[in-house]
Amino acid sequence: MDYNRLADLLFPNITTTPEDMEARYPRRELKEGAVVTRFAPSPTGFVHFGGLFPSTVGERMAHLSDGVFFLRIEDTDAKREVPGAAEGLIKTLARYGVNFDEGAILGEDGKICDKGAYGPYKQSQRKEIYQTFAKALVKEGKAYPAFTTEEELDRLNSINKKEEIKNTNWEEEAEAKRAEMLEGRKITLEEVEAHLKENHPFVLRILADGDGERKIKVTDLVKGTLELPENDEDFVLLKSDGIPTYHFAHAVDDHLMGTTHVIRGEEWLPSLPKHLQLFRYLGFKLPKFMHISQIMKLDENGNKKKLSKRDMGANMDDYTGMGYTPEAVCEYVMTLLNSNYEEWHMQNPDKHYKEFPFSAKKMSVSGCLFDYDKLNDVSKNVLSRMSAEDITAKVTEWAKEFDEEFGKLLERDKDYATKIFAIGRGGKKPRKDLATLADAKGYMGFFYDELYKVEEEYPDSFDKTDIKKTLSDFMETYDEGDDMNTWFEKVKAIADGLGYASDMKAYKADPESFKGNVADISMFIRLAVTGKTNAPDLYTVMQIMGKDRVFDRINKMLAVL
RNA sequence: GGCCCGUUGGUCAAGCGGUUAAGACACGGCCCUUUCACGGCUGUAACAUGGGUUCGAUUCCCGUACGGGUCACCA
Repeated sequence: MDYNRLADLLFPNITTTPEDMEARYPRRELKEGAVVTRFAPSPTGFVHFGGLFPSTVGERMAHLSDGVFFLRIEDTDAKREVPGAAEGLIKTLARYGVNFDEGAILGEDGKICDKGAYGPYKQSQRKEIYQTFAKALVKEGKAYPAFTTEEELDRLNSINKKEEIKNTNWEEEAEAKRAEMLEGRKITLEEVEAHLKENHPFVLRILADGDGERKIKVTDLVKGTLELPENDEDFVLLKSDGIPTYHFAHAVDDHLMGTTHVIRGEEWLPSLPKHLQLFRYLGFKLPKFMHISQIMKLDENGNKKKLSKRDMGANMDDYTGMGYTPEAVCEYVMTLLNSNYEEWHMQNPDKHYKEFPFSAKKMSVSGCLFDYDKLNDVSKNVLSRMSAEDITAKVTEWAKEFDEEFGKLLERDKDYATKIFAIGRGGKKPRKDLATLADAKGYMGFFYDELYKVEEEYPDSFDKTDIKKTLSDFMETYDEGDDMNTWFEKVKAIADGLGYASDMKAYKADPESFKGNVADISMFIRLAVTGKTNAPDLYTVMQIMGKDRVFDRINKMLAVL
């Protein structure tokens, strides 16, 4: 077979050579140890929580090493592309601290544009580059065309591949595929010419030289040394529209763009032998590989399952809606990525997570379960560290979008809201009442008359007249100017007057000789004022609410008792 | 089904041939406390399984089970 002739027949318009491409994209000049990583999503939808993982790893690795982190859009499947998805992806990632130095970025006009010397960064615009390398492979006898009739193509397009894979008979399938492949390899120059004359579409397949029975060793920075079978499958390099498959585009792009570390999900592990073969065929230096474990969730049978696109918590916007701040999500991601993150954070409470010495070696080999308890805990800590002003602004912003009524209340009097959020904030041991911004309403809604309602009842064990007396005595003695101690002394006096212990120790020593204790007296008042039996410190609550509102509520309570 | 990867408490996980098998979250108890939240102390709870190798295996090797991933002209 005259491979040069075959190459010219297949790619008559390609006049460039791999050498031209190497010259066009010279090696990067970076300092020793600098890592070049990329995030390479296909623009088919929103950013998936599972996608935040590898992108965060790439961002951390590149930026901690003074390297480069770039974005490449893998839009080689026009059928699946969703308009605007790429723009959305970039915006979402930016919210979660994943910022790119280079690649497809968002321009002033909100549209995607290229930044950097290794573009274009959209694969759909790199057809000539791929075909240059494809032609070179044909010339070396390492790739060959496979023609399909149009009817065959239609059939291929109409089947649901996912469904087909599920119901397939694997033995038959493998045998048929093998036979077809071997048959395809026999194509002659004459047949190629005849097909081309008829304008038949073709795919370009690699001529695999591997033996599936033999193993190759590869080192993965996360998984360690792997033993994988050699690739013996003539997989497709170029689809019939001349656009490359993932495998081919990955090899060409990551080589030309100077990627040092290929970071991707572990679902790519099975196709790694294909990539190794391609890098070898093309004479490219192998990058380092990092295959990251998937995030799992529990399905209805209690089995672990990959977090899929439809699951709650898959779409990053879900977290916004639930009231998790990006900071909280990022810190949670860090705890999953490097389990020593929390320890570091405890030792360096004031440092930003980006200062954490992230290490590829510390990454977990197996997939972990998404844990809301843990996220909540991380989020509580993040929210508790914010200033009253910050948390007020954050909650207000959140509420304006997701709880309009509450948002309006917060905006009506910013100072009032800030005072409420200031309760127990600051200092070494701040209150941790909020796991999410959405929790704010339940926590402090009672401060607003519009949201106040008595949610609990006085326990039957208490005498109604005691409760009434407590409330009226309280109003008689209440002075807004009292300091906390004076205020509480008055509450204690009410307790003593009613036969309730004002001294908790005395009560505990001999509970039988009292009707109750000062905690109960406080509860009588608290329930009237806040509508709940648990709330932040009552004195402070009243100071913020103001006497009128406090009395109004107590009077209302007295009226129904 | 073939191939690959994995398996330490409920969850996330330290561990890298000899440990009383860390820690965090969750859960229980106690303390602090006018309730709650915080904080402090404390408790329950784990090396999937069977064989090797070894003086000794959670750690190394092989098998089994279980779980996951993957097998497209999708990425």
